[in-house]
Amino acid sequence: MLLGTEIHLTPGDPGQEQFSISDLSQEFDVTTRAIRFYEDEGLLEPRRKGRRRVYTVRDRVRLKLILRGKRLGFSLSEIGDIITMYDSEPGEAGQLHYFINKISARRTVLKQQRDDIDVTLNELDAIDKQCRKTLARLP
Amino acid sequence: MLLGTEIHLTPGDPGQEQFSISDLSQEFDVTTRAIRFYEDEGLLEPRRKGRRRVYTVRDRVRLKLILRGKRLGFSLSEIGDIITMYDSEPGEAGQLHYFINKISARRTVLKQQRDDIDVTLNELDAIDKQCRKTLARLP
DNA sequence: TGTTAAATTGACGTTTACGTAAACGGAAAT
DNA sequence: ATTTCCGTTTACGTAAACGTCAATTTAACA
Repeated sequence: MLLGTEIHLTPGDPGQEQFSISDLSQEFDVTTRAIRFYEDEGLLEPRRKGRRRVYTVRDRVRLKLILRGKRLGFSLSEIGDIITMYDSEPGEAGQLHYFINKISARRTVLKQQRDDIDVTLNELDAIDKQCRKTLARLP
Repeated sequence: MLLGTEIHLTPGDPGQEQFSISDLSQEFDVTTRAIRFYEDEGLLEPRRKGRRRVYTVRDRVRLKLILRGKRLGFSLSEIGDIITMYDSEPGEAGQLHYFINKISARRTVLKQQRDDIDVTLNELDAIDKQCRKTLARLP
Protein backbone atom coordinates (compact mmCIF):
# COMPACT_ATOMS: atom_id res chain seq x y z
CA MET A 1 0.00 0.00 0.00
CA LEU A 2 1.31 3.40 -0.94
CA LEU A 3 1.85 6.02 1.71
CA GLY A 4 0.93 8.91 -0.49
CA THR A 5 -2.60 7.70 -0.98
CA GLU A 6 -3.09 7.89 2.74
CA ILE A 7 -2.04 11.49 2.83
CA HIS A 8 -4.05 12.65 -0.12
CA LEU A 9 -7.26 10.70 0.37
CA THR A 10 -9.40 13.71 -0.44
CA PRO A 11 -7.42 16.72 -1.45
CA GLY A 12 -9.19 19.90 -0.43
CA ASP A 13 -11.48 18.05 1.94
CA PRO A 14 -12.63 20.38 4.71
CA GLY A 15 -12.35 17.53 7.18
CA GLN A 16 -8.86 16.65 6.08
CA GLU A 17 -6.67 15.39 8.88
CA GLN A 18 -3.29 15.04 7.22
CA PHE A 19 -1.46 17.56 5.11
CA SER A 20 1.58 17.57 2.90
CA ILE A 21 3.97 20.50 3.03
CA SER A 22 2.66 21.81 -0.28
CA ASP A 23 -0.92 21.57 0.97
CA LEU A 24 -0.06 24.00 3.74
CA SER A 25 2.15 26.05 1.47
CA GLN A 26 -0.72 26.64 -0.92
CA GLU A 27 -3.41 27.12 1.67
CA PHE A 28 -1.52 29.81 3.56
CA ASP A 29 0.52 31.26 0.73
CA VAL A 30 3.85 30.62 2.36
CA THR A 31 6.82 28.88 0.74
CA THR A 32 7.82 25.33 1.64
CA ARG A 33 11.22 26.75 2.46
CA ALA A 34 9.70 28.97 5.11
CA ILE A 35 7.71 26.07 6.59
CA ARG A 36 10.86 23.97 6.82
CA PHE A 37 12.66 26.90 8.37
CA TYR A 38 10.01 27.20 11.07
CA GLU A 39 10.64 23.55 11.79
CA ASP A 40 14.39 24.18 12.01
CA GLU A 41 13.63 26.88 14.54
CA GLY A 42 11.58 24.45 16.62
CA LEU A 43 8.18 25.98 15.89
CA LEU A 44 6.84 22.92 14.07
CA GLU A 45 7.55 19.24 14.43
CA PRO A 46 5.53 17.24 11.93
CA ARG A 47 5.55 13.46 11.91
CA ARG A 48 7.31 11.63 9.13
CA LYS A 49 6.35 8.88 6.79
CA GLY A 50 9.70 7.78 5.58
CA ARG A 51 11.43 11.07 4.81
CA ARG A 52 8.27 12.95 3.96
CA ARG A 53 6.72 15.38 6.41
CA VAL A 54 3.12 14.74 7.43
CA TYR A 55 1.29 17.59 9.12
CA THR A 56 -1.65 17.06 11.44
CA VAL A 57 -4.49 19.46 12.16
CA ARG A 58 -2.55 20.52 15.22
CA ASP A 59 0.51 21.35 13.13
CA ARG A 60 -1.73 23.37 10.87
CA VAL A 61 -3.03 25.37 13.83
CA ARG A 62 0.53 26.02 14.87
CA LEU A 63 1.37 27.32 11.44
CA LYS A 64 -1.60 29.64 11.63
CA LEU A 65 -0.31 30.93 14.96
CA ILE A 66 3.10 31.49 13.43
CA LEU A 67 1.68 33.48 10.55
CA ARG A 68 -0.50 35.54 12.83
CA GLY A 69 2.55 36.35 14.90
CA LYS A 70 4.38 37.40 11.78
CA ARG A 71 1.59 39.74 10.79
CA LEU A 72 2.05 41.39 14.17
CA GLY A 73 5.76 41.80 13.57
CA PHE A 74 6.98 39.31 16.17
CA SER A 75 10.25 37.47 15.77
CA LEU A 76 10.18 33.71 15.40
CA SER A 77 11.68 33.47 18.85
CA GLU A 78 8.85 35.52 20.32
CA ILE A 79 6.35 33.46 18.37
CA GLY A 80 7.92 30.37 19.86
CA ASP A 81 7.32 31.79 23.32
CA ILE A 82 3.69 32.48 22.50
CA ILE A 83 3.13 28.99 21.12
CA THR A 84 4.65 27.59 24.28
CA MET A 85 1.98 29.42 26.23
CA TYR A 86 -0.73 27.80 24.16
CA ASP A 87 0.81 24.38 24.59
CA SER A 88 1.46 24.60 28.30
CA GLU A 89 0.17 21.61 30.21
CA PRO A 90 -0.88 22.34 33.79
CA GLY A 91 2.40 21.92 35.63
CA GLU A 92 3.89 23.00 38.90
CA ALA A 93 3.36 26.31 40.63
CA GLY A 94 6.69 27.83 39.56
CA GLN A 95 5.98 27.09 35.92
CA LEU A 96 2.49 28.54 36.21
CA HIS A 97 3.73 31.78 37.76
CA TYR A 98 6.34 31.99 35.06
CA PHE A 99 3.69 31.62 32.36
CA ILE A 100 1.34 34.09 33.98
CA ASN A 101 4.12 36.66 33.94
CA LYS A 102 4.99 35.86 30.34
CA ILE A 103 1.37 36.23 29.35
CA SER A 104 1.12 39.51 31.19
CA ALA A 105 4.17 40.89 29.42
CA ARG A 106 2.86 39.80 26.04
CA ARG A 107 -0.49 41.41 26.72
CA THR A 108 1.23 44.67 27.54
CA VAL A 109 2.96 44.64 24.15
CA LEU A 110 -0.26 43.73 22.36
CA LYS A 111 -2.16 46.54 24.05
CA GLN A 112 0.53 49.03 23.12
CA GLN A 113 0.28 47.84 19.55
CA ARG A 114 -3.47 48.22 19.58
CA ASP A 115 -3.11 51.78 20.85
CA ASP A 116 -0.56 52.51 18.15
CA ILE A 117 -2.94 51.09 15.57
CA ASP A 118 -5.87 53.12 16.78
CA VAL A 119 -3.87 56.33 16.73
CA THR A 120 -2.51 55.58 13.28
CA LEU A 121 -5.94 54.68 11.91
CA ASN A 122 -7.35 57.95 13.19
CA GLU A 123 -4.52 59.93 11.68
CA LEU A 124 -4.82 58.19 8.34
CA ASP A 125 -8.53 58.84 8.49
CA ALA A 126 -7.90 62.55 8.86
CA ILE A 127 -5.39 62.56 6.01
CA ASP A 128 -7.79 60.62 3.83
CA LYS A 129 -10.57 63.11 4.46
CA GLN A 130 -8.24 65.99 3.76
CA CYS A 131 -7.24 64.40 0.46
CA ARG A 132 -10.85 63.88 -0.60
CA LYS A 133 -11.71 67.42 0.38
CA THR A 134 -8.89 68.79 -1.72
CA LEU A 135 -9.89 66.52 -4.57
CA ALA A 136 -13.47 67.75 -4.49
CA ARG A 137 -12.26 71.31 -5.09
CA LEU A 138 -10.42 70.41 -8.24
CA PRO A 139 -11.80 70.55 -11.84
CA MET B 1 29.65 82.61 20.27
CA LEU B 2 29.51 78.88 20.59
CA LEU B 3 27.03 76.93 18.56
CA GLY B 4 26.52 74.30 21.21
CA THR B 5 25.08 76.75 23.65
CA GLU B 6 22.31 77.48 21.19
CA ILE B 7 21.37 73.83 21.02
CA HIS B 8 21.46 73.13 24.72
CA LEU B 9 19.96 76.31 26.08
CA THR B 10 17.74 74.45 28.50
CA PRO B 11 18.34 70.76 28.47
CA GLY B 12 15.19 68.87 29.33
CA ASP B 13 13.04 71.92 28.71
CA PRO B 14 9.55 70.84 27.68
CA GLY B 15 9.43 73.69 25.20
CA GLN B 16 12.77 72.77 23.69
CA GLU B 17 12.96 73.41 19.97
CA GLN B 18 16.33 71.97 19.05
CA PHE B 19 17.71 68.59 19.91
CA SER B 20 21.05 66.88 19.66
CA ILE B 21 21.25 63.30 18.54
CA SER B 22 21.89 62.14 22.09
CA ASP B 23 18.91 64.11 23.35
CA LEU B 24 16.67 62.06 21.10
CA SER B 25 18.62 58.91 21.76
CA GLN B 26 18.02 59.21 25.48
CA GLU B 27 14.44 60.40 25.27
CA PHE B 28 13.30 57.53 23.07
CA ASP B 29 15.74 54.87 24.16
CA VAL B 30 17.15 54.30 20.71
CA THR B 31 20.83 54.28 19.79
CA THR B 32 22.46 57.14 17.92
CA ARG B 33 23.54 54.57 15.38
CA ALA B 34 19.91 53.72 14.67
CA ILE B 35 18.98 57.39 14.35
CA ARG B 36 21.78 57.93 11.83
CA PHE B 37 20.68 54.83 10.01
CA TYR B 38 17.15 56.18 9.67
CA GLU B 39 18.72 59.25 8.14
CA ASP B 40 20.70 57.11 5.71
CA GLU B 41 17.43 55.51 4.71
CA GLY B 42 15.89 58.90 4.04
CA LEU B 43 13.47 58.90 6.98
CA LEU B 44 15.09 61.85 8.70
CA GLU B 45 16.93 64.87 7.42
CA PRO B 46 18.10 67.05 10.28
CA ARG B 47 19.79 70.36 9.66
CA ARG B 48 23.46 70.76 10.37
CA LYS B 49 25.49 73.20 12.34
CA GLY B 50 28.88 72.51 10.98
CA ARG B 51 29.00 68.73 10.94
CA ARG B 52 26.70 68.24 13.88
CA ARG B 53 23.12 67.21 13.42
CA VAL B 54 20.45 69.50 14.79
CA TYR B 55 16.96 68.07 15.12
CA THR B 56 13.86 70.23 15.16
CA VAL B 57 10.52 69.48 16.78
CA ARG B 58 9.40 68.22 13.38
CA ASP B 59 12.31 65.81 13.18
CA ARG B 60 11.39 64.60 16.62
CA VAL B 61 7.82 63.93 15.51
CA ARG B 62 9.18 61.99 12.57
CA LEU B 63 11.30 59.87 14.86
CA LYS B 64 8.25 59.14 16.96
CA LEU B 65 6.42 58.02 13.83
CA ILE B 66 9.34 55.79 12.92
CA LEU B 67 9.36 54.13 16.33
CA ARG B 68 5.63 53.67 16.29
CA GLY B 69 5.90 51.99 12.92
CA LYS B 70 8.61 49.75 14.29
CA ARG B 71 6.42 48.70 17.19
CA LEU B 72 3.86 47.63 14.62
CA GLY B 73 6.45 45.57 12.77
CA PHE B 74 6.65 47.69 9.63
CA SER B 75 9.82 47.86 7.59
CA LEU B 76 11.65 51.16 7.30
CA SER B 77 10.53 51.32 3.70
CA GLU B 78 6.89 50.97 4.72
CA ILE B 79 7.42 53.54 7.44
CA GLY B 80 8.83 55.85 4.81
CA ASP B 81 5.65 55.45 2.80
CA ILE B 82 3.53 56.25 5.83
CA ILE B 83 5.57 59.35 6.66
CA THR B 84 5.17 60.48 3.09
CA MET B 85 1.41 60.32 3.58
CA TYR B 86 1.68 62.56 6.61
CA ASP B 87 3.89 64.99 4.75
CA SER B 88 1.87 65.17 1.58
CA GLU B 89 1.09 68.66 0.45
CA PRO B 90 -2.17 69.03 -1.45
CA GLY B 91 -1.05 68.32 -4.99
CA GLU B 92 -2.63 67.31 -8.26
CA ALA B 93 -5.51 64.88 -8.71
CA GLY B 94 -3.33 61.96 -9.75
CA GLN B 95 -1.18 62.28 -6.66
CA LEU B 96 -4.22 62.54 -4.45
CA HIS B 97 -5.79 59.39 -5.87
CA TYR B 98 -2.50 57.62 -5.44
CA PHE B 99 -2.33 58.64 -1.79
CA ILE B 100 -5.93 57.73 -1.12
CA ASN B 101 -5.22 54.25 -2.42
CA LYS B 102 -2.05 53.98 -0.38
CA ILE B 103 -3.92 55.04 2.73
CA SER B 104 -6.66 52.54 2.04
CA ALA B 105 -4.17 49.72 1.67
CA ARG B 106 -2.41 50.66 4.87
CA ARG B 107 -5.70 50.80 6.74
CA THR B 108 -6.53 47.29 5.57
CA VAL B 109 -3.27 46.02 7.03
CA LEU B 110 -3.81 47.89 10.28
CA LYS B 111 -7.31 46.52 10.65
CA GLN B 112 -6.07 42.99 10.08
CA GLN B 113 -3.47 43.57 12.75
CA ARG B 114 -6.06 44.84 15.16
CA ASP B 115 -8.17 41.76 14.57
CA ASP B 116 -5.14 39.55 15.13
CA ILE B 117 -4.42 41.40 18.33
CA ASP B 118 -7.96 41.08 19.63
CA VAL B 119 -8.03 37.36 18.94
CA THR B 120 -4.65 36.87 20.57
CA LEU B 121 -5.60 38.93 23.61
CA ASN B 122 -8.73 36.86 24.09
CA GLU B 123 -6.81 33.63 23.78
CA LEU B 124 -4.13 34.76 26.20
CA ASP B 125 -6.89 35.81 28.54
CA ALA B 126 -8.32 32.31 28.49
CA ILE B 127 -4.92 30.74 29.06
CA ASP B 128 -4.23 33.15 31.89
CA LYS B 129 -7.50 32.23 33.60
CA GLN B 130 -6.79 28.56 33.15
CA CYS B 131 -3.37 29.00 34.73
CA ARG B 132 -4.80 30.84 37.72
CA LYS B 133 -7.50 28.22 38.13
CA THR B 134 -4.93 25.45 38.16
CA LEU B 135 -2.80 27.43 40.57
CA ALA B 136 -5.68 27.88 42.97
CA ARG B 137 -6.04 24.11 43.24
CA LEU B 138 -2.48 23.60 44.33
CA PRO B 139 -1.11 23.48 47.94
C1' DT C 1 44.66 76.08 27.32
C1' DG C 2 44.95 71.57 27.86
C1' DT C 3 41.87 67.81 28.70
C1' DT C 4 37.90 65.35 28.77
C1' DA C 5 33.36 64.38 26.55
C1' DA C 6 30.40 64.20 22.68
C1' DA C 7 29.70 63.77 17.67
C1' DT C 8 31.08 62.30 12.90
C1' DT C 9 32.45 59.34 9.25
C1' DG C 10 33.86 55.13 7.43
C1' DA C 11 34.10 50.26 7.44
C1' DC C 12 33.31 45.75 8.66
C1' DG C 13 30.50 42.37 11.43
C1' DT C 14 26.10 40.23 12.91
C1' DT C 15 21.42 38.44 13.37
C1' DT C 16 17.07 37.21 11.43
C1' DA C 17 14.41 35.14 8.02
C1' DC C 18 14.26 33.33 4.56
C1' DG C 19 15.66 32.69 -1.20
C1' DT C 20 17.92 29.90 -4.47
C1' DA C 21 20.27 26.27 -6.59
C1' DA C 22 22.17 21.56 -6.73
C1' DA C 23 21.82 16.80 -6.18
C1' DC C 24 19.32 12.99 -4.92
C1' DG C 25 15.16 9.76 -3.44
C1' DG C 26 10.55 8.15 -3.97
C1' DA C 27 5.94 8.35 -5.87
C1' DA C 28 2.52 9.11 -9.60
C1' DA C 29 1.13 9.02 -14.07
C1' DT C 30 1.42 7.43 -18.70
C1' DA D 1 9.21 0.75 -17.01
C1' DT D 2 10.32 5.29 -17.42
C1' DT D 3 9.50 9.90 -17.43
C1' DT D 4 7.70 13.42 -14.43
C1' DC D 5 6.73 15.41 -10.19
C1' DC D 6 7.07 16.26 -5.44
C1' DG D 7 9.81 16.20 -1.52
C1' DT D 8 14.35 16.11 1.04
C1' DT D 9 18.86 17.61 2.41
C1' DT D 10 22.82 20.54 2.11
C1' DA D 11 24.86 24.57 1.25
C1' DC D 12 25.60 29.07 -0.15
C1' DG D 13 23.50 33.75 -0.90
C1' DT D 14 20.96 37.87 0.57
C1' DA D 15 18.26 41.91 2.33
C1' DA D 16 17.11 44.47 6.38
C1' DA D 17 18.47 46.73 10.46
C1' DC D 18 21.36 47.80 12.95
C1' DG D 19 26.04 46.75 16.32
C1' DT D 20 30.73 47.62 16.92
C1' DC D 21 35.00 49.23 16.40
C1' DA D 22 38.57 52.86 14.88
C1' DA D 23 40.07 57.17 13.56
C1' DT D 24 38.97 62.19 13.70
C1' DT D 25 36.76 66.38 14.80
C1' DT D 26 34.59 69.40 17.55
C1' DA D 27 32.90 71.14 21.92
C1' DA D 28 32.71 71.87 26.79
C1' DC D 29 34.81 72.34 31.07
C1' DA D 30 38.29 72.84 34.52
